Amino acid sequence: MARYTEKQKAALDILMKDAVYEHAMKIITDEGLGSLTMERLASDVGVSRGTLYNYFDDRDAVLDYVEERTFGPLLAAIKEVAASDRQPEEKLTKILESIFTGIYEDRALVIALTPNKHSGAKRECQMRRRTSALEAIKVVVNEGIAAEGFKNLSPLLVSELFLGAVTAMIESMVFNGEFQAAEEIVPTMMEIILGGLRKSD
Amino acid sequence: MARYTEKQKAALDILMKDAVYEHAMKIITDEGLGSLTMERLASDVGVSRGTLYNYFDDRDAVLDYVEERTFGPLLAAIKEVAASDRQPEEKLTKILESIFTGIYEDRALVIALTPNKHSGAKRECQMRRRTSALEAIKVVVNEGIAAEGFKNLSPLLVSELFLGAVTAMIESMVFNGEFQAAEEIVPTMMEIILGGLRKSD
Amino acid sequence: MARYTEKQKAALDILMKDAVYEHAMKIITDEGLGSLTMERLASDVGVSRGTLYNYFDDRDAVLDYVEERTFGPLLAAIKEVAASDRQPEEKLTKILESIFTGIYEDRALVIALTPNKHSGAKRECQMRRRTSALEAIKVVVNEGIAAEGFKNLSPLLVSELFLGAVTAMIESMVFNGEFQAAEEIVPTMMEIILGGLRKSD
Amino acid sequence: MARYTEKQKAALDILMKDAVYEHAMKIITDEGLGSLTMERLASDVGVSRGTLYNYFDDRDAVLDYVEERTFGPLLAAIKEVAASDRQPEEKLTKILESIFTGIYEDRALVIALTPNKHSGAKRECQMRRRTSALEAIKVVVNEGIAAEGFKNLSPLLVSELFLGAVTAMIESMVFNGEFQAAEEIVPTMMEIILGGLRKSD
DNA sequence: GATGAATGAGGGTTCATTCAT
DNA sequence: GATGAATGAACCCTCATTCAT
Repeated sequence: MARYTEKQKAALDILMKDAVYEHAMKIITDEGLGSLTMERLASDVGVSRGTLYNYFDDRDAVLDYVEERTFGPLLAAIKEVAASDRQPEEKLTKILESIFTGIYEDRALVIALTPNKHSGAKRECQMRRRTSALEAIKVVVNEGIAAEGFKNLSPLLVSELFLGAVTAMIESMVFNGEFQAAEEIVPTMMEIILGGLRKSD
Repeated sequence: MARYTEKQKAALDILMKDAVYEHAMKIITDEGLGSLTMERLASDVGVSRGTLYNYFDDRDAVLDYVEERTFGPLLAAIKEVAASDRQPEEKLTKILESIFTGIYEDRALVIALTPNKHSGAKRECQMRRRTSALEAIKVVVNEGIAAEGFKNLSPLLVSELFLGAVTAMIESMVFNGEFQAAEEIVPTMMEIILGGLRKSD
Repeated sequence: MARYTEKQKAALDILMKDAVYEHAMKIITDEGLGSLTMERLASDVGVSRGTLYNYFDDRDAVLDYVEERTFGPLLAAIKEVAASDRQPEEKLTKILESIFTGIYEDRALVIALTPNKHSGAKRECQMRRRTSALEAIKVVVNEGIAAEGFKNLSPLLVSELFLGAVTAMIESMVFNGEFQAAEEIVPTMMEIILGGLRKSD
Repeated sequence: MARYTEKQKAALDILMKDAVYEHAMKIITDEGLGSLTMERLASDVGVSRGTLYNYFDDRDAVLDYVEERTFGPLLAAIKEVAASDRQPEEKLTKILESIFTGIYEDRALVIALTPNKHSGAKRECQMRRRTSALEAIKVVVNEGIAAEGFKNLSPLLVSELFLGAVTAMIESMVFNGEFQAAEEIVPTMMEIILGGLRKSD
């Protein structure tokens, strides 16, 4: 005679994880990773520290969860677009749209897309994800170069520039708290980057 | 016992700050901000913890100093280029070169250029600096648009994109530990960004 | 809904305590007292933590129970032997056999026989039990001295030595995981202790 | 210009370690290892928790220190006696005297001689020391058997019995707080153990 | 009666900062 | 001015215990 049925338990788990996700994100984007202490998070969520440990093994598990939940879907979307049979230019545009759409649904992408925040194992994991996204983009850039539509520049550098610009703009948006201008961002970025990437002759 | 004269004291101050700067930078770029403890820094510099506090109010003051010393000259260089009577395109190229030259002379620029590392007052200060650089770049972009050489895009967005791309590439370099490819970076970035920015007709 | 009858409740109580005893002992002898957490015990027994608290007031009550259940029969056996009409030498031998037989049936005796593991009230209680066993042994030693079969040494010291040697050998066995050599232990101990205790005339 | 000279610093270090040793011992013997928390120890010594960490790397280092300081000299004494050119019987007596003399100078021997108190690495280390003492004793017993003065019993068992009896008596003394009877203990133990060990014919 | 989610006291540890010498 | 011993707040984590369902 469990207090909760399996279904209720699952619901509870989801509720907690949603709350943790939401508040962890808020803390991270508002004040930085350093402010995400278990005490602070528990307090913000409205439970005790101990309760947090009933849902997450340790602090790293919280970070993993936030990262996974943020970056997973986005990475999938990027890979899907990259694997589709669109034109390279269109792919890049779609990828950009995926990212910014993701951002609007969930600011936490910022963390996932921004390197250099963790250390040790965490960092490696994060880098692997970023690298994974980078790879997908590089493939598209390579396609564009092969199809002779793009200039013959280093695909790695171009991809870094692309992803880096995206990351920076997001961070800037988060910092300035101005998420309104986003519809403008995608076309602007594409205008510049595609414009600069396209063979001019 | 003979006290130090004012002149000697000033010299001492400079000596200490140079040493702190150098070692703090080494620690930060080698192992990350988290490894910059006062004990570690004092030990690396070769003084005691207490002595550090005779030159810096607290740990934040050390960070401020490192940041200031790194970012100040770069910001000056950017502003100087922006105020010169070159063409907008050339100005952007020069700015980019200044930044990457700065990076080579001093990897700690990474800290200065990378937002989101601190919290509270620190962060605001850091943002102010970034904003300052952004302004200088925006002015140049505006010039380019006014001169009808650049496309009529949001100068703010373009500047963010520019600075963001730079920041990201630097972070990437730091992560990968590959500082060699840098001569390739400036032309690639300029090719893309100027190419995309330039009016095509 | 039908409640349990008194009889059923009592049966349930026995069932639970048997299970707790068994699993607590296994945990303690396998991994040490430190591994006996309420969660671990509940999980091993197959109930929830809360249920444990329906049968035992607190963790200490569990330890008390295990100790009582282990030490009780042994103490009874010792006292029975001591009160029997055997010769002192034979009594000591029988007592030793009782102890080692008990150990084989139930390694948890180790806990009961080993002092110094707890603190506060627990400890006092444990000591009382040890003292009780000591008393029984001392009586036998006194008999032996009175019957002029044993040397005229301090009965208390002799008893301590006897019980202490037993305890130590058991601990050693537990540590080394070698329970095989036990058939050898009783004769060896008796050879030495009785040999040394016996008047040499 | 250090605040303290090297000599003063060393003195300070000794002072602290003495105090830690003393209070740690008191806590352990009075209330058990479980009560030896860093907070408790610091508080008893009269410093802050942080200060403790200036002298000991971690809690284990405190335990190591206490153990080493206690067991080291004793082990040396035992080995020295074992290696001397006395008769086996005399050696055992001397060893016993060393142990009890040590106990009087320092109750902490109790910890060192009592197995089963720690877990993990600590435990292994402790066991190694106990084993080392055991070895020394076993050698003496073997000598006695070879010289045909001792009965042909298992030297290991005899040594365990010897050391175990010692340990138990010490613990008993600590428990009962009766350290007075000790002059009586050595002869009594030797009477019994040597008496039982000696070939009777 | 059973459950297990929630709790919170407490343990080990780190490190910025102070201050007597 | 320099020193570094002392401090204590803050962190992560464990686990005995409670209580609403």
